[in-house]
Amino acid sequence: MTQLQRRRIPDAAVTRLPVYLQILNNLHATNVLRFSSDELAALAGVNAAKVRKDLSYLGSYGTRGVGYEVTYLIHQIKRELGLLREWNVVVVGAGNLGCALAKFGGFAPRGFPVVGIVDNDSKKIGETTGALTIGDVRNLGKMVRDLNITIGAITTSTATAQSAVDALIDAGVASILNFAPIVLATPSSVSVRNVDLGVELQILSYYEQMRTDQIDGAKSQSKSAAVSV
Amino acid sequence: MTQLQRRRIPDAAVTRLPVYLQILNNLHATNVLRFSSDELAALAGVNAAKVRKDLSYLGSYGTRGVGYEVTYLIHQIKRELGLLREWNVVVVGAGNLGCALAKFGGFAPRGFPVVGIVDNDSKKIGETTGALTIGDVRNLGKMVRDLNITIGAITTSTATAQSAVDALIDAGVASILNFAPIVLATPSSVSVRNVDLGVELQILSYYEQMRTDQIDGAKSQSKSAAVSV
DNA sequence: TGGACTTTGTGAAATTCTGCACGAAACCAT
DNA sequence: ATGGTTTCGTGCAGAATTTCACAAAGTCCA
Repeated sequence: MTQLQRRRIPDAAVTRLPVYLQILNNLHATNVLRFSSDELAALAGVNAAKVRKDLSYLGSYGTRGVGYEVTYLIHQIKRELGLLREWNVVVVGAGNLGCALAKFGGFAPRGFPVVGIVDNDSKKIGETTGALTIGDVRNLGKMVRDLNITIGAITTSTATAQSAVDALIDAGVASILNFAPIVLATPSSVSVRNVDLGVELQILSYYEQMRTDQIDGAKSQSKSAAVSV
Repeated sequence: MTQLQRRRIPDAAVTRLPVYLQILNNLHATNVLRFSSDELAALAGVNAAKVRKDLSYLGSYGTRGVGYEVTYLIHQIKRELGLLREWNVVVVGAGNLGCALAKFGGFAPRGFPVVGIVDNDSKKIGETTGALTIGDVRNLGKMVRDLNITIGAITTSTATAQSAVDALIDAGVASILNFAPIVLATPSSVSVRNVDLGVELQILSYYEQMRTDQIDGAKSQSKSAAVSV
């Protein structure tokens, strides 16, 4: 009973919490102390009731008639998302994108330091990129253990992406950020987030075509298509 | 009545069609002629019934007892997504990412040629990156008209992203691929797709923490968390 | 031809997500 | 104090999405 059972937050809400956090960090940077669900909703481009419901999954941290405290809410969202600690990242695939991620300093300050990069090409192994030396993908297991890595970013070619994810899973990594334009086969205990610009462009293409057709195609009455996120 | 009214495809299905298309292109490349919804479902990591329902939005293009024809389905998905034509892209923001996108040759073959890149920094304007010369963001309107641009990619700093999108919308661009970690304010007639690695990592963090808590936190019986897409 | 088998297409149920509406709780001014 | 105002938290209904389950429609082979 006293056992604090972690609430299970709906997936849809989980994807919005990082967005709220981003906005709250901005508010904090501009010395805003408090905000209402209406204000955050406007900034996030969503419904105010949705904001309140999403935040309520964290607990009852608002004050009726007043709103929410920026710094307190930032802390609560971070706690819930697991951002009070760091999660070490390894990049698999030392091509253009992989090296760019390794050099890019933007992840460490947000709690996701890139602590390793590996490749399967013996010509690349041993070279340095940024502050890191490219390791051998065959040593991934040891690297994951030694460096306490929990997240793997796959930046290999499409052809090697599946073996890359297999190696990561073998090494005990269960969170994958996949940049290869392919659907990875993974056990359901593994989380995968795909980043595929081609897919994003094609989705835009669909809605763009809808609009074009509507304008060209006479006066067929239908709602305009809009997407966000 | 004979008027072919464009079917409205549910948003959730629209986001999956590009994934199916990717897979079908791979099947085509390996000389596979036909596939069943079960096979595609396995490759896409989704439910077979969902595949059939998604494909049914395109029309009844399967054959019972047989399956779907790869090349025919590829054509139908392309038609529905508006990929039978090219959509020209302009990159706004000639920083590291913007220039990388301009140089990266991977979009043109998929139907999204990057035909322009602009910046607001007079020091950058006039320089060349890849095959393109960096233009002045103030000429965006003319550029969009002259080059028939329909999609804008925002690769500016967070601080200038909103003015960048305002400029794009002014210029008549209604499809935005946003790389800045900020929620853009846009009219509902504009489509926005956000690509934010920080958000993706934070979502992974949540599910990673769930797993960690479960292992650490004794034997509380609850289902394992899994995400895809 | 006919019967066994396969796989689609789709109603309908189940689940998840969204948004409204309103009571509850806090602040404020007098 | 007290009434007015603000804003949270949430029950509930409706919308969207997912999944099941099965009839329909085709293939295959003897």
